[in-house]
Amino acid sequence: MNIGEVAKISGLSAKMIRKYEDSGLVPKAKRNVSGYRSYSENDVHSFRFIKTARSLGFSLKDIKELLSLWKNKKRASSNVKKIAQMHIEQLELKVNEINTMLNTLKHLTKNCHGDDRPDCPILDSLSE
Amino acid sequence: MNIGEVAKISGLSAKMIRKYEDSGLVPKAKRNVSGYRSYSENDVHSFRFIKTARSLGFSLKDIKELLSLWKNKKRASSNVKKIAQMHIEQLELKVNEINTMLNTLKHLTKNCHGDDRPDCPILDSLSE
DNA sequence: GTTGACCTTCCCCTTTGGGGAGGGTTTATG
DNA sequence: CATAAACCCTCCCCAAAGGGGAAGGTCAAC
Repeated sequence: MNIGEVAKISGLSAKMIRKYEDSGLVPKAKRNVSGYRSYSENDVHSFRFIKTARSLGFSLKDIKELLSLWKNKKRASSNVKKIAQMHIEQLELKVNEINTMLNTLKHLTKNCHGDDRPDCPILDSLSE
Repeated sequence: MNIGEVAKISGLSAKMIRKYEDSGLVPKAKRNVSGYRSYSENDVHSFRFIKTARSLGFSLKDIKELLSLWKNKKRASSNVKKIAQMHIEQLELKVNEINTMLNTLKHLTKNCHGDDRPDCPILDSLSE
């Protein structure tokens, strides 16, 4: 398969697939006589793995480790779980940060007339 | 005031202050005879405004508009409110996205033994 | 044989910072 | 007075995870 087909069925873009190769996330693809990248079903499986992991917010660095554990039949599941738990912690920090922002923003916005007059508690709060 | 002092009392770094100037967020600072940037109390006020707005997650592009509205005494508060509401919507999308990830991740992690054995529902789910 | 759809590499752009080099200035200390 | 520390300046590179597009090679269909 050429890169375009792999992109279509994995849900990635050809750009991303090339970049994942450049960054060492996946091994360098074989090339056909004219220099095109050539992929197997197995490669597609890896790209789908990556796509799913990205949709769960894992970083490419994490995914590199997850791929390596996935391919290692003697892995300890504890290593996988550790990565997932660290990621969960980071996401929870992020969510808390955003929710703090949202609480403040909603409060300020609720009290803003939102009309033609210049008075605005949002600006007042920012300039305090 | 020199940039270092402004940085300290505004909570920004000197690097950021220079970058905000480069990107047109604030007007170019006056320079003293030796070429150092020289700031007034008013400038500090603007930097604090920026610092607070960043802590609420506003982008620099939004902050540029907010600053302009702040300095415009004939502004309509509706314009400020619009920016805040758009921002709230973006943050809510983000929060929903992360919460979706968290739900899946927590479910998978709960079912992973996390021991020496290789079986792992997290990897199973990623490779589906 | 030409056209259109692929593919290749290469470089730049995004966003919001941080790190550090190389060099000038000011202030404090000996 | 000389020197060192602490500032300041500009300029360039780095992060993460992509996107856009140029310039050029290849393949398939009409």
